[in-house]
Amino acid sequence: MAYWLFKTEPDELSIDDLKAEPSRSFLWDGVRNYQARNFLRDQVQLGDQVLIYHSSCKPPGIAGIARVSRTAYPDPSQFDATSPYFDAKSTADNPRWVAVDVQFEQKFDQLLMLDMLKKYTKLANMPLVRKGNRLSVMPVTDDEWHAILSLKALSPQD
DNA sequence: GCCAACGTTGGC
DNA sequence: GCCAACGTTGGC
Repeated sequence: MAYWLFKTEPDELSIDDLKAEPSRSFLWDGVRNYQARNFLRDQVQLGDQVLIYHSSCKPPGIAGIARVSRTAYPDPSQFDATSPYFDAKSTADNPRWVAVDVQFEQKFDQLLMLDMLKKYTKLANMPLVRKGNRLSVMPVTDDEWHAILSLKALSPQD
């Protein structure tokens, strides 16, 4: 079992969307970066836990946890000419991009904000906190995972 | 809205 | 196979 962090723009899919339908498997599509694709295709396993990171919003941060409910399969959006994720160079015989499914597990009481995560030395090696990094699917080490969960416990409740 | 950083593309 | 140009990401 492994740990991951997936980025999402909450306008498109947020932790609240997952929470609203906790028994539903949500298609995690639109990954169009080869390094991220390779993680999805080759390493993400059923039952893996995923930190759900909200990006391009204010403030950005980790909003909760999901679980992988289906491993990699061809991302349908690559074949959909009306989708922003359409890829004319991808074929059904040899699909270029993959998706997985995720299911809600937990919403954090408080968003773990990026500016706080950046101050935490145990997380300094995460691509997430490194300037200019755009990786949208990244592995999370056991140490990082536990550090993040301990931050969650420390964050003020309301 | 700006723009730095990065990944991808394509000419050569 | 290099690398300049371009498009995108994503924090600010």
